Amino acid sequence: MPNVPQAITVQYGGQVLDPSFDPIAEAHRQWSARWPGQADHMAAVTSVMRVQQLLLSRIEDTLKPYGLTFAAYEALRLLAFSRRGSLPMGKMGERLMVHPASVTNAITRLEQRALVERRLSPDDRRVVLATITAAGQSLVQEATVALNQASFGLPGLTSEQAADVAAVLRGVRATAGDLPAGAAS
Amino acid sequence: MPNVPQAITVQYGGQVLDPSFDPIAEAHRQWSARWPGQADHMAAVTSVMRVQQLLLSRIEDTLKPYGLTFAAYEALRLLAFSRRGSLPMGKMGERLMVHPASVTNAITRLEQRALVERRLSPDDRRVVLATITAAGQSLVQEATVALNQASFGLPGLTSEQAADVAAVLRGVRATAGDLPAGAAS
DNA sequence: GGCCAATATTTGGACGTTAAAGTAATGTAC
DNA sequence: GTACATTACTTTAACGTCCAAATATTGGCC
Repeated sequence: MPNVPQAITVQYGGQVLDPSFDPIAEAHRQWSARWPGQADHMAAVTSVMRVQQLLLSRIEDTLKPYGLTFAAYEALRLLAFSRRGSLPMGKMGERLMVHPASVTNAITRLEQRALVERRLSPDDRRVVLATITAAGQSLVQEATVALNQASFGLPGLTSEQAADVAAVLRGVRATAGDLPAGAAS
Repeated sequence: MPNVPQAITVQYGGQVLDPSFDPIAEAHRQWSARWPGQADHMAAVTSVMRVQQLLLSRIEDTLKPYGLTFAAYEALRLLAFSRRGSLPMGKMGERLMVHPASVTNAITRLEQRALVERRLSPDDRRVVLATITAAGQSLVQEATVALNQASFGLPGLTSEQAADVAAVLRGVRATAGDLPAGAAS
């Protein structure tokens, strides 16, 4: 039996989603009926969570051929950008804005694949310097090309639109105290 | 020795962040110098990741007194909104936009705390109905009041600003094919 | 020199997510 | 009525995040 006007479906999260229904819009309706003053805040937060999930999924698809997760990619990229190709673990946590334990975790995995090496700092023996290897350099270079070609999961947006997204979210970060004191608005 | 003009610090991720430095702005600079065409896309994506992290952190702080994570709260809230206080596991995954395994995980934990019960559907014995208990109802009610009072982690934003955030991200969702076909822009 | 608070990293535990594989139950087709 | 594909849920495994509690090393301070 041929399938009549079958609805187009969006794949995500291991299931097929009903394209005629938007869970976020539905939640906003529910909220408006009970706590109207906070409905927009709820929708904003839920939207951030959803978009994060979508983008992460697309990015990890792009990185999969290189055997990298997004977290691993970011760590590698940070090291590749650094002058000497190495940084203290703690510094990496600050730059990547993640917990020190997350850095330990990521570097351990990268080290097992010989993309990064751990070295003790000669200046301060408490410090561990993560150092990118030649293999790491070339892998991150390839992965970066792929991500750029995929526009980081946002191929449908122009640079202006992408800049808008960043600008609006910069406003959110500002109200959350996440920006330097004298940051331009 | 009294501390002279000490920089104000933002706590996050288990460490103190340098307030005079914005990692996202720095990454944008690095990108502009090498792949200028994609710098805004990169910054947009990184901003989404960062804001998601900030909001999740604030929300979970708010929920902590109730012993709920955000994932647990969302599952409970969804059931509380439903007509009969119960939904099939699969339906919950669709509405929450998460993988079925995540639902199994969340419901198992809620069930152990007697906030939810599992019942086999009388109609289809493959189906498991998650049902919110009276205890679950009152807990989610309290938690919702707390989240609304905290404006879902966005107390600094007006409703209009929050609506802007949601609108901009709705645009992103649209280009990603995450919205119903005939969704109003 | 010796004590002690701060700093840097790791370890272990709790949860979240996904993908892939396994187990039932349903339903359809022959 | 019997085989087979589909559907629903759970299980397992790999990673990610975080926090809190070790472990080392440094660096004042007396």
